[in-house]
Amino acid sequence: MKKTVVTFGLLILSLLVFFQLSKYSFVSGGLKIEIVIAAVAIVFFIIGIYLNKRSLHQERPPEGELDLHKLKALDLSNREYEVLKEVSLGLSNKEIGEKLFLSESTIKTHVSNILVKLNAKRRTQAIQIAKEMRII
Amino acid sequence: MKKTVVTFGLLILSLLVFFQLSKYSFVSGGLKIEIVIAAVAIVFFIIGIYLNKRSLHQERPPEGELDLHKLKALDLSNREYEVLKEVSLGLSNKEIGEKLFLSESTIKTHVSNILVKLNAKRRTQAIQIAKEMRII
DNA sequence: CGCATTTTGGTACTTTAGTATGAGGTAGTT
DNA sequence: AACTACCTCATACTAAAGTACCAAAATGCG
Repeated sequence: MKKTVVTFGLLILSLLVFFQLSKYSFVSGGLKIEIVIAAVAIVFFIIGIYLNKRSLHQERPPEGELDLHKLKALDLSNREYEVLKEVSLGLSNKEIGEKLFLSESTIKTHVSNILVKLNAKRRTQAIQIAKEMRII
Repeated sequence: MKKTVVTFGLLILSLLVFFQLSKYSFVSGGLKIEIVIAAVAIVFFIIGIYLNKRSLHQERPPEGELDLHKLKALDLSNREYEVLKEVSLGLSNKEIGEKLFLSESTIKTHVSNILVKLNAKRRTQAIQIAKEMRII
């Protein structure tokens, strides 16, 4: 909210500067009015692009962005989170075990704990929940 | 590419219009130069926002957009696609059966066929593949 | 150090998932 | 009518996934 005020303040300020510029050019004849107008056009064109880009990024967090708040709130341990990511890639318990140099039963333990913490019945549901929360 | 040319053509045209406007106001004194400048600022500000929005949407297809080409290329049947979506929501075969008023064995058949067509070993992998292809 | 948590792993068992195969019904096509 | 593709369902089996319970290391912290 604060930023919005500041931004529009700057916008109005720059408009005023252009007013002065135009008056100056009017009196001294040193600057052509076309140049002033072109400058205004370019500056505000760029400002439009810039502001729009920022607001878009705010309203839709860029895909890969993780929600670290929710991630902490779940208190998944490091290993559990690691396993969760592998699960979401579609690996079996055995494959995850081989990838992380752990036994299959260890993975089962981790997955079981993950299901409890994510409040899921199956690993597929855990994937869905995790994606919805932007945890993975 | 064509659109870009047209757009910038229009941009230059509108600038010229503003030039004429300013000259007219200069001669007749009917319009104040400030108003012209303000108009230029507003118009190009809006144009900047608009163009930026369009280009952003082009480079990053808006989340929910499905890749219909790949979807057809897989030749999943209607039912199979329907089941795939339920699988991706984390439902079990039994739950999917109840939701679609089908027996569990029917769902198993569909899932098996889906796995073959998506070239996946497990349903979790099918989910991952389908999401990567923007099929679901 | 002592304590709590995490990590690892095992056994035993139940539940889902997935495969293979067959088979009856429907709908559209040639 | 014959053919093809799809949808449905069943049985029988194998393979994963998941639960419950236990227990020994490893780790991190006051």
